[in-house]
Amino acid sequence: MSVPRRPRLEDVAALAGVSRALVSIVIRDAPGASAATRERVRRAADQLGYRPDTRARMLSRSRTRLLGVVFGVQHAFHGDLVDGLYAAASGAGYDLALSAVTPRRDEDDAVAGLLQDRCEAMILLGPRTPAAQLAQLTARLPVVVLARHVRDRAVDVVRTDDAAGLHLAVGHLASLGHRRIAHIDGGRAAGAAERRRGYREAMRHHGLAAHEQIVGGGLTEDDGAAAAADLLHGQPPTAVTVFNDRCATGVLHTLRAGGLDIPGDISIVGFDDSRLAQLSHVDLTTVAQDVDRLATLAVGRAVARLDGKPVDRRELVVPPRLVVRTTTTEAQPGAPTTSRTLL
Amino acid sequence: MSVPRRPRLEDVAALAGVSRALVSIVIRDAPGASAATRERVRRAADQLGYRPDTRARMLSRSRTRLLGVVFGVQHAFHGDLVDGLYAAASGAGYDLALSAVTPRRDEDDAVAGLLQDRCEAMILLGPRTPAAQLAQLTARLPVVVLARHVRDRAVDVVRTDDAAGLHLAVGHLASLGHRRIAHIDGGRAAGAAERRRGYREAMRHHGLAAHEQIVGGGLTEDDGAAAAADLLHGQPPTAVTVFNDRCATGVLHTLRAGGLDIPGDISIVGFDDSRLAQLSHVDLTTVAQDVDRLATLAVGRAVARLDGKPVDRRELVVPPRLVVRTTTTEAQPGAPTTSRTLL
DNA sequence: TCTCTGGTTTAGAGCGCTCTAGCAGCCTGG
DNA sequence: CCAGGCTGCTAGAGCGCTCTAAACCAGAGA
Repeated sequence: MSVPRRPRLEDVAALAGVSRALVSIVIRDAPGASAATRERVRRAADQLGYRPDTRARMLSRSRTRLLGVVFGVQHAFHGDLVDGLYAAASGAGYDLALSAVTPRRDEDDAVAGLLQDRCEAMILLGPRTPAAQLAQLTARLPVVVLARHVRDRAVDVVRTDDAAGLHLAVGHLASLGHRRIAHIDGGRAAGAAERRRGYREAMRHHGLAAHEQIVGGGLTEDDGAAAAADLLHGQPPTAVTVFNDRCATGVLHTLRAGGLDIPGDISIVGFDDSRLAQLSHVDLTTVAQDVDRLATLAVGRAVARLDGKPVDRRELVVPPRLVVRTTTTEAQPGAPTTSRTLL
Repeated sequence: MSVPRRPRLEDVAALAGVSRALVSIVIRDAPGASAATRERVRRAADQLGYRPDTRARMLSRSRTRLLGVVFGVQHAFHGDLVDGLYAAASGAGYDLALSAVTPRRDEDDAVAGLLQDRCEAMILLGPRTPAAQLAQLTARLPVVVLARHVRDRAVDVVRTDDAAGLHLAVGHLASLGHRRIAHIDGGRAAGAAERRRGYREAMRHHGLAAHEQIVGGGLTEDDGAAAAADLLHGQPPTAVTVFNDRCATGVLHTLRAGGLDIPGDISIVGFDDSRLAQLSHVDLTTVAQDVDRLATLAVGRAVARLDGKPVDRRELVVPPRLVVRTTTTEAQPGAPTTSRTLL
């Protein structure tokens, strides 16, 4: 039996009794065809179940209208961003090509995969790639770094005002009467340095410089768990701001498992407002990043570069917003919970 | 200034002083060129920084060597599977085209996106799409459903033996002396029915039919949290098997927040052994799915269909494995924790 | 009647690659 | 010396689409 080859432009043209070019015009909704012909061609296309071949289309058009996205398959927050990016891209008439960073597939692999796909620009979510390498990539195609600060002037950046986020967090805690507020940081993760800086500034601003305490953390739940264990060894603070929600949930659950009451004994503030923070059993007070705005700006910037439009500021900074849930409360007037160890 | 056009096959050919066809041969590592020429061409290609154009290559080749993957950006376990799929696909000489299901992008959107990309086959992770629709899709291209049971004989399936997994879970708990073992189910989620069935069978097998208790759950942490709240209202069981790890963590943290000791008061067994279960502060006893094997089989099946090889069994079932961590322990000899309510 | 216009349609040249046929050489054996 | 079989290479026809330039064909105006 003969395989029923997928219908081509030519088949539709033959059926409708017109030229290939005209069918192309109709399919693309391009100007230059009469209403009657349009109707006839469209009917023929439907009848054959014609669908244009993207490969051929891309080859012929100079543009692919494809935006590459590198994201961490592990990060809940990246998932949220991807959702926003899909929406923003389709709004701008672009498609997304996803490339995941997984335990066995690093950022370089992910980027290489996208380069093969001939996407026109690339959006990298919180990349760990060194700035120099990013700059080099920018020479090949427009690159937008999302959710990370990059000094190099060659690279476009869209990010949340991380420092401002920590001002919000610390301010919130200070207004609840907390003084011994610690920060569990993100180490070398994207945004960590900025948030650390914001924490320090805010503590000073509230006259709490003496209580500054930065605990080594990281970006995963396990990093948070480890940091929480550390906290319990010394004299624990009455509140902590944490690098991100993932890490914060690790802190939360570990402290609870250690017998502490959250927020009674310790208040916790996360960062991101990812899905994680919104879970009913986590219900984390956190600094929300404006996902849709970040996504829209990132796509917009990529498109602007592609269109060769002049770009005013290289770095677009989006203000964060504090979302108060149930992991923060007023500082207890009594003596703070004394030091104790886990188990 | 003129834009430096990306080098084409022709440019390399000109530089090396040979024909386009020969360059193509060398680039593809195809037979039919002398070692000396190979070397010369490769040098020319390097010099120009030549990279083949995937679009043109795909158009010209009948094959795209592209496998579409539909996954839920929210599901930690899907992330694990994607990691495995990347590895398996590259081993088989295929590339992956990811298409995410997000809150605003449903499965139909994801599938439609992939069809545009001209992938040769599709791998769907725990799809919710009705069987009839899947069968219809199969008429267009090979479809492998991963991690879900599908009755329709047209659709290829690779999945874990869900029922056996619950036999393992219940058996483990029974051997620890538990009798009142409840099951928090996954509702209409992929695999839920099978796991429910396995639970029932296992309970009967251990003479615990009288203690059967199925609690409505779901596949998210919040579903688990809600189910846990339910549990606390009646006389809580001494152990629960939970549909998946996500749901189980919801159960775990909610019960702990409710003042129960896990595993002292209630033992918990999850399903998947996703990253989530392995977190230090969760450390969940769970039924592990063999991710790499599932991924390899799924890719293998897709490739077999593409190669037109005869396929022995439509459904490939992978045995699960019990991973004992810290959320299960022996049933307490004394009276079970009495009923209490949250808060 | 002829030209001019503007909308409609088409021929045909790519886009950058793959792949089949076929053409030079050279070697072997008759 | 030539038939036959190599290996190494190339010409050229696609793959299915887009897009430019040119042809066509009314109807309007000269």
